Amino acid sequence: MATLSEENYLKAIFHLTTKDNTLVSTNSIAKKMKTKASSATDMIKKLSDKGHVDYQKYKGVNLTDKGRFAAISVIRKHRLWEVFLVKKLNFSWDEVHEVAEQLEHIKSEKLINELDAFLDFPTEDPHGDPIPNSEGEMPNTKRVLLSMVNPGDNCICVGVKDSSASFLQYLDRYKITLGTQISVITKEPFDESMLVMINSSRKSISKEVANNILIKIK
Amino acid sequence: MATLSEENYLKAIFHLTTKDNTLVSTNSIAKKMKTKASSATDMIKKLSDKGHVDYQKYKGVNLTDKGRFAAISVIRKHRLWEVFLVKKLNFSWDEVHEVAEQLEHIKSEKLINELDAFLDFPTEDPHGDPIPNSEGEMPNTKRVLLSMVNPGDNCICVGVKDSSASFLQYLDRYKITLGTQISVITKEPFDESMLVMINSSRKSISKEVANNILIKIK
DNA sequence: GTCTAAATTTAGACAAGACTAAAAAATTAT
DNA sequence: ATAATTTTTTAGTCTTGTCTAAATTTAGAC
Repeated sequence: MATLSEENYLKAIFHLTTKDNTLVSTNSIAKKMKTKASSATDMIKKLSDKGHVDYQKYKGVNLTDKGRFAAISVIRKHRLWEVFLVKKLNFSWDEVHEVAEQLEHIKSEKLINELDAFLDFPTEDPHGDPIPNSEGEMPNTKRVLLSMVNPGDNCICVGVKDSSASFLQYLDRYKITLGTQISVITKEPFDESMLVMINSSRKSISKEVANNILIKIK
Repeated sequence: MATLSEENYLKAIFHLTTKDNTLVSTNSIAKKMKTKASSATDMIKKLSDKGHVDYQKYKGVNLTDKGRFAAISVIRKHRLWEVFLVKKLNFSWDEVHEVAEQLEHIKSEKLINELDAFLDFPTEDPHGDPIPNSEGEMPNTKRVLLSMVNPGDNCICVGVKDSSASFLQYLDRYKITLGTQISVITKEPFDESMLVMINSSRKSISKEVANNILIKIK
């Protein structure tokens, strides 16, 4: 079981980890934790001893599967508590962080899973960040361009890349707005145009248009 | 601001304080905290330095107003969280304690007052213990005999002392049951009988009857 | 390739909170 | 009233997590 301080370091290392999996430096950890490099080194050793990180002296660390899961558990708790504070206790989005920083360390499997159910299994926190499920899996809430989507996928419009008047007017005519559901039926290989379902009517969308609509895959 | 450990000691001292305000001994504190007397002495000194307790060497401690308020705040938080866990998150009464022990240390005025409102300002926790309000006042939820009550007080029937068939039938006829509101109008000095208001009708009750009805003063 | 600067680690110290063992005070028994 | 026992305190040590200062390694400049 990780201590409060260990949990905070694990979270910091998780947030500093890039997709290309390069090692996280001692200095960057110290900066994020608002502490000194020597303190970070001390903690890194403890985390390494406990099998939470792989550590190469003078090089940096990477989370192990165990460490990553521990970090994600803390993040899951943090984000679920944020939803609770905003949805049930009238906190505004900018007031929640400090309190969630405390609540995220409460240790009880039952508590967090019941809270999850009580909140109807939310997939994002009030800031729009994804909430991992109890298995440690992040829901797919990456914002991508509609043109990247495969036939069969069900999406929600969450923004636009081009915000020119002419494009926004086009979207208006097609009744596409924030939150509109878009299902991709087929993709034409020749011109990369798409046949999509919007508000239960079939529409064709050009490559150029699909390239400027930001969506989230459900 | 008290540390987590200090808060736990303050709570322990509060629970060990008797109504006659005798000093609380170092040993009793150590026992309650499941620690050694020397550790208790160390902490008592810290609490004394911070003005949470009045300390007389070799004699014991008493909470100051400041210390008592701090202790009651922790107890308030503990009990409100217990209500939350049972009422909203499907915990059973015997599962709540351990988690509430953690939650009681979360620091946020807004959090606890919003939680209080969210739960509709409960006056007791799932074990029947009273929940202090945000001013640190315990609601009067002592179960007392109706005969102890003064004219003008508003009570709720919460039980009986004598549960013989004849008494229960009497209560039935008078439409007094668990939850019935009873306001005491006057008390006859001669025979200690009472004039009371039950279900908006005035009734007279003998000393013997008043001596067997358990009530809670509102 | 060496030299300097930056990053990292080591060594030693400190505060909080706990412990053990020993000393001092208070209480009980004779 | 003094001895024995219990309670409380003190002194010194340990662990966790932090720090400063010094030593070491790595990386960048020439």
